[in-house]
Amino acid sequence: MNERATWLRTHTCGELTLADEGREVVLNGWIENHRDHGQIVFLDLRDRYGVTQVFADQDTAAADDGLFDTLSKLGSEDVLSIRGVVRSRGADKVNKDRSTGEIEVVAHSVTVLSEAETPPFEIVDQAEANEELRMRYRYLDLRRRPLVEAMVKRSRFVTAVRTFLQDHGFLDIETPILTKSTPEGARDYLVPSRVHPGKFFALPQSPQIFKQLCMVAGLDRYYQIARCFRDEDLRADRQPEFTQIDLEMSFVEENDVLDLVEGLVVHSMKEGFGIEIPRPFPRFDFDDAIARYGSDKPDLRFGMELIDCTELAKKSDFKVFSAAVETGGIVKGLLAEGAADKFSRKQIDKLTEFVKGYGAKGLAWGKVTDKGVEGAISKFYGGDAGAELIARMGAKPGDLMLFGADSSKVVHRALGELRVQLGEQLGLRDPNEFRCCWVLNFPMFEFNDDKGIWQYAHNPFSAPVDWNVGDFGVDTENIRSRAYDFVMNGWELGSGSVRIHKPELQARVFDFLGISEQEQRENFGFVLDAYQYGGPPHGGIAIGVDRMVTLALARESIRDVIAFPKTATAYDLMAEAPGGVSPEQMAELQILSTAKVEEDGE
RNA sequence: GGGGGCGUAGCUCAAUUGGUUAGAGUACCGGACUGUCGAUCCGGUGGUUGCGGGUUCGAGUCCCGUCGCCCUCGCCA
Repeated sequence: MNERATWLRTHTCGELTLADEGREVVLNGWIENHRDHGQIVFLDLRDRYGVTQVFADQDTAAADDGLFDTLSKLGSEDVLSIRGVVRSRGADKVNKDRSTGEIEVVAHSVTVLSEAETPPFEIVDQAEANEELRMRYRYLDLRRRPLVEAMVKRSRFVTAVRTFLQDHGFLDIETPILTKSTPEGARDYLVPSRVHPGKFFALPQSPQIFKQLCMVAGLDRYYQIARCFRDEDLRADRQPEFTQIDLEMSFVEENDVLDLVEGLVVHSMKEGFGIEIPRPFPRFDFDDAIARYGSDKPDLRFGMELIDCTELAKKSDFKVFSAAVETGGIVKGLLAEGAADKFSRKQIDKLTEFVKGYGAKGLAWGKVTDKGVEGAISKFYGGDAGAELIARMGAKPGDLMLFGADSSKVVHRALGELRVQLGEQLGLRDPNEFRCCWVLNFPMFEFNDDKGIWQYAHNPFSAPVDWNVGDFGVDTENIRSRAYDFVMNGWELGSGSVRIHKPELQARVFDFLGISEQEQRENFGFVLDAYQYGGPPHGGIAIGVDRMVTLALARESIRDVIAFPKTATAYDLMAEAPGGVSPEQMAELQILSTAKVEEDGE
């Protein structure tokens, strides 16, 4: 053997136990901590698998003259190979926080594999440095155990997904990353073509069209752990590139897809994170979800459903209520049980500001006492009216009632968000609980107020619920599509539908949306053509991996489960991407930039 | 594009109404120490207060602009 063999590890830093006592081992890893007591030294050696304590004193150093000198020079994050013997620490010295806490490795020799500069921040489990710095040095942040855990479990999760889908007859099929821009949907990331001057590829917002063409091809069951790209502004749960479990199945209806996905979710959450999820997932009609939770992604970990008080409000002396009803609006209430003394006037003002952020003009409220309603609306709800309201709300003394009065859209939006906010503030959302559900029968079309036109609400390939729907222009807002969302703990994790597989129907949808035949040809010509040659009935879904892993690990942001994330301005602080390109590169692509940039075109 | 928060030592933070030489913890460097595991003890280095301008006798602090990060509304079929 060559030199390598002398330092090559025999074990990782996470696997030695009392069972290995007396064994000669070689460990490789980074110095996490260094405790020098003069005649005796402790090192914590870290790798992906764990941390093992290394021990050295005068006696052990006898085997290697340089050992003590070397150890005294060592600093944080130096990379070492340690050769030594596993020894029991003794009962009084066990470190219970580590799997290797019962043993230590008595060092006989050490090889410095790499010396490290002092890192710009301390690599400890509880991050102290700010995220900006940690993103710039992501390779250091990734040494921290919470990040390692995220990477390990994410990998396990994705593997479980693949195993499940392979076992259910799905084929892992790659679709193009360089594809075609379409005017609909999110903004595309574009890639200029050198060979076709003036033409551009787009990065896929999802493999939607290609997976449907896989169905036309007869591949029957497709899946892909697919990277998707959307050039829109970021959020804690949104990155410009993200990962989806994308799948599509032929000769199926809703139940087939939903059943399969439930199995997939239960299996992979268990395998990846050890999380048990009860089946079946409850199913909500879109309208019911909105009516009961004010949201199309209800968090089912707590109740506090919206209570309709419109009938009561109609006859109220309270102008805010009666006026809302008279102008075609609604009045709904939220009941925060036992919360009356948890919210001061000031705190309720804050809730009012909160709902104003979602378009509400205000927030009516009352506290329930033995004597009736107290607070802002008490003037209008004394006596019988108050008793009636309390009965309608199902309230009891000590409860806080909150009301929204406005158009249906505003009330549901504001109270839906308020419900989640209250659930958080009152501690009703158990972070260890995972409640999934389906939301079905979404509106097919949405009216765009700005543009004054109807647009599709989900995606243009979703089939209408009524297969024989004649004229989309009649009662348009009540046409439902065979689309479904997969929701977990108030997060939309997946979205899919049964697709249109008949070209005439697809053409009618495009016609109704005002997409001319010419535009249809230009953007979707090959898709429309494909369906002329026999497309099977099919449907599918795409599930957000980043969001699902974030939820499972109870992290704040999807950045916490992505190895190399970008900032809120879609910038990679580590790679410094995007960056400039040379004039030669631009010239080759026959591209000029109109951007006013002072920095040199490096 | 709009709103909000933050920016002071390598890192995390402090600094009274605008007032002396901008401090602490940690990291780092040096020393001591034979059972630590956030080791401990002693000593030390370390600052363009994000950047640019303005007001003032005097600015970390006030004003204007700008840059960066985070949250959020719009946006995200």
